[in-house]
Amino acid sequence: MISFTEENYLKIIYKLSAETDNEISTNAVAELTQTKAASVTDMLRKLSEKQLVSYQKYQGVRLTEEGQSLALKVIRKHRLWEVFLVNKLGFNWDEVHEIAEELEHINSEELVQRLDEFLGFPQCDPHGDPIPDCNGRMPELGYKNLSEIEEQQTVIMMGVSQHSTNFLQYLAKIGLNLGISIEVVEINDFDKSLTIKIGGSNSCFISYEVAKNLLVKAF
Amino acid sequence: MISFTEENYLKIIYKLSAETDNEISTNAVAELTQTKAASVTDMLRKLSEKQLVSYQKYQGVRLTEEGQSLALKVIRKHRLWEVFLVNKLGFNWDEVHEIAEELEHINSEELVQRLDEFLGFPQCDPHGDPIPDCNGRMPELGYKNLSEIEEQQTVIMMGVSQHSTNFLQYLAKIGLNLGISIEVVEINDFDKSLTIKIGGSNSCFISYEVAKNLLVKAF
DNA sequence: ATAAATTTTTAGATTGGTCTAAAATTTATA
DNA sequence: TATAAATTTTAGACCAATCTAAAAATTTAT
Repeated sequence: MISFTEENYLKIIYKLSAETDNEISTNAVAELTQTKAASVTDMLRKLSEKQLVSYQKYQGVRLTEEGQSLALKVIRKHRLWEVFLVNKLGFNWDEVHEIAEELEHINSEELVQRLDEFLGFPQCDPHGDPIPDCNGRMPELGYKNLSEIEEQQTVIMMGVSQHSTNFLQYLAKIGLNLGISIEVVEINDFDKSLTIKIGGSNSCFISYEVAKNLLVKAF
Repeated sequence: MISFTEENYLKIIYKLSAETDNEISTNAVAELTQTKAASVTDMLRKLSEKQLVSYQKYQGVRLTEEGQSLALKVIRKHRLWEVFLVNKLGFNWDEVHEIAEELEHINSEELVQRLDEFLGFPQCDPHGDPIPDCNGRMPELGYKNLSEIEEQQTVIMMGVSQHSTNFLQYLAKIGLNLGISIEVVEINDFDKSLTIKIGGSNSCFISYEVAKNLLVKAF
């Protein structure tokens, strides 16, 4: 049996692994789990004994096949519940993360399968993140970051790669909703900030930092 | 903050309290929590410090106002989730208890309120148990046990007061579904067993023990 | 190549929830 | 009502997850 806490560690290691091919450092895990490095070391040893990660001390950590499969199951549940909360219960996309952090640990294969069906087998969650299928495969959605789009091109807002309430509320304020069109009017040379036109009407100025966290697809 | 485990103790003390006006014994709690009496003693002391129960050693335990209010919130969540699982996800009523035992601990007032609304403010769960409202009031449904009904009377099957999978599957087998009519054809004098007619057609013989656990209302 | 800085691990303690075995208390019975 | 039986509590231990402080290893910089 795998505990609530162990599931959280696996999920976090998975997310860190998505950004690099290297081993994940103890400190990086500590930061995301909101614990101290010493606690992480203990847990990594335990997960290693359970064969969920491969870990050599001082050398960082990596998920095993089995560890990755478990991590993906948790992420699948998290994202399906987010869809439920937004599409069925009418929550805003900036309100659902915390609740889904709890719901993702409910244990029942049958429940997940029926929930998936009830929601109409969604491909991605309310933030545009892909939902792994029951075999742990991530659908390839082919989204790009807005920061990679060239001047004059128009794209559609599909999601975000940063989920903080702050950020999501900022997007709401400037009218950057899912599905809206974004025209890249101008890219500022020295700081890569952008002038964009949202939904064909109001112009708006955003930083490179923001653009990097927006997922878009070509029109 | 109140833990998962503490919530379970409160819920169990509440359920035991419903059957008596006396203090609840340590052993009774131990049996339902599936722990040992020594563990219960520890927990009762803790709950007592938190003012959730009143407890004198060797004298049993009783919920305080606050403890009861928390217990009712857990029960409310449990029953609402059961309605969700049956009405929205298509589970059978004998499959939902375990899953609801996990879901009942999800912490979000907002979630409970929206779920209640999404389900159409149900009055009772799939087993016929009343769902406390958000202020902790139990709706008065006025159901009786089938064992109290007299010969020749016809009633409607509204619920059960025992939730074991065994029992529920037995009911399914003899066709005793929620909402069906039950005519008490004959009551056997010496063991109080009954001959009943289910749904106006097939006759059937049930024990007093079973009749005691069936909730019915007058036609 | 070595010293300094940083990262990581170890050692030892703490907290929550549980256990067993033994002691204390209450209840039942002869 | 004295004693036996049952119940409940205490004492002491364990496990999971965490912490702090100190030691060890690695990385970086001189």
